[in-house]
Amino acid sequence: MIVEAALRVVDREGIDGATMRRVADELNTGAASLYWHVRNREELLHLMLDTVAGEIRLPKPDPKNWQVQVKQLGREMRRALLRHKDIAKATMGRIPLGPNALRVSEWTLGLLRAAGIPDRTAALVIDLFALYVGAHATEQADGEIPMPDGSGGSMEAVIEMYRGYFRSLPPDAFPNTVALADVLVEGGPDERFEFGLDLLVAGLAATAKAARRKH
Amino acid sequence: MIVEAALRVVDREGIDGATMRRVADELNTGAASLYWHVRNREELLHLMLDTVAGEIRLPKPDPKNWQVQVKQLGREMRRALLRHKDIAKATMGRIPLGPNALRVSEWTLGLLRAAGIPDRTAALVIDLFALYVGAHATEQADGEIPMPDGSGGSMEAVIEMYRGYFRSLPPDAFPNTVALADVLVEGGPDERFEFGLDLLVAGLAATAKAARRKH
DNA sequence: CCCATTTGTAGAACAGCGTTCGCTAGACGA
DNA sequence: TCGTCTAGCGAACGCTGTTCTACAAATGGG
Repeated sequence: MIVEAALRVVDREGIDGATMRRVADELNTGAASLYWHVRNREELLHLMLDTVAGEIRLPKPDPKNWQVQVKQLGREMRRALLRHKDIAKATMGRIPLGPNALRVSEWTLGLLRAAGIPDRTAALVIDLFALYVGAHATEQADGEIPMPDGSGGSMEAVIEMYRGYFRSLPPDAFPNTVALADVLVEGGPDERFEFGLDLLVAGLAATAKAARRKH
Repeated sequence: MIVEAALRVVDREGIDGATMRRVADELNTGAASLYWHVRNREELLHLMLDTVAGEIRLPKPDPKNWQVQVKQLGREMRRALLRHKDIAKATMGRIPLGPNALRVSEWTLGLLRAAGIPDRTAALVIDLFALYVGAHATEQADGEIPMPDGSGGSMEAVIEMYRGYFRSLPPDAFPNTVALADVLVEGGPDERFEFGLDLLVAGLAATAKAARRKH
């Protein structure tokens, strides 16, 4: 109940807006009352993250198509995170191990092992995968983007400012940056996410093949 | 001057301890005085990050050995971040584009382009790379690790608790997690970082080769 | 039936945060 | 000497997570 209320606040005002007082307001109660059900805000964050992990749909494992399924899992994780504004911020530096998160990693371990990927590699890769999806979703968190001069702006405004900035640089000191000014700011979050996904899976496939050749 | 003082505070007390009042104390002045030199804390964070980026040493680009050099860059970035406690936290969600950060991306762009990697790929990969290193260093940030129950503990204590937790799970519902309990918690931060580095570079090499075959 | 224990709700307060306002100086050129 | 610019800073505002203490309602056993 309290976790659902907290998530509702996050959906509306973002993770930083989900203060103890605001969550309490959502329940028409006082902030101090929350501490009866929850040790502190940290625990509430973990509970929220596990609830989000529960929204991740897992297909029946198909080891022959493990590369496709791993990518699908990545998209599904990202979707679950982005559905709740910038809750991805909360994943950074936290290791969620609630029942729902556990269910996801169990599924992934099973898929990778059945695909013939070494245990050690599988263990390392599930962490790496969560790291990537969480970090990417954090970066993409909509809303104000903090700029170097301390101000903030929308995604589009920031991109346009950066394009001009790149172009205005001295070409002798930054030849590549100037030359690629347009390329550097082009490509939306979806495309960038898919790129990282492809890279990870390609790398995993390459090392897996190398490991299999060894035995 | 003010940036150096802020970094000194971060080294001592971590990024969350680097409040405006504490930084001001470090300079034997008042918190309000900082706002004469800096628009807000956000700008100070950007300045600190760029200073850290200035500590990254870049070798002469050697396109023939680009895979080795990309990995070396990753290690160097990580080293620079970890030298300042948990300052990596501040990289998340921020796009640092100060002169020092720009110098690093310019160097990387030059290396990748000379190695025959397509412009678009190079542009995407430098972001991905910064994302990975920043996220990993954030995860590894020493000090207290927030636990699911809201408490915190040292790295070793948390690992040991998780190992026992994995082992205690019902084996019929979580066969892989139980079976790999030891493997899941084994491997230090260095090894995990190298694993991700290998994966990324392997994936990049694979897609670069595929792109080259196309033309 | 009554009383003690548990379960739960809150107001008030504490220490700390980023930031702003308004008031001081000192330096510097005209 | 008079303004103007640079710089510093105490006090305050509104916010934060958290704790303390008091209070009410329900629950269960003798």
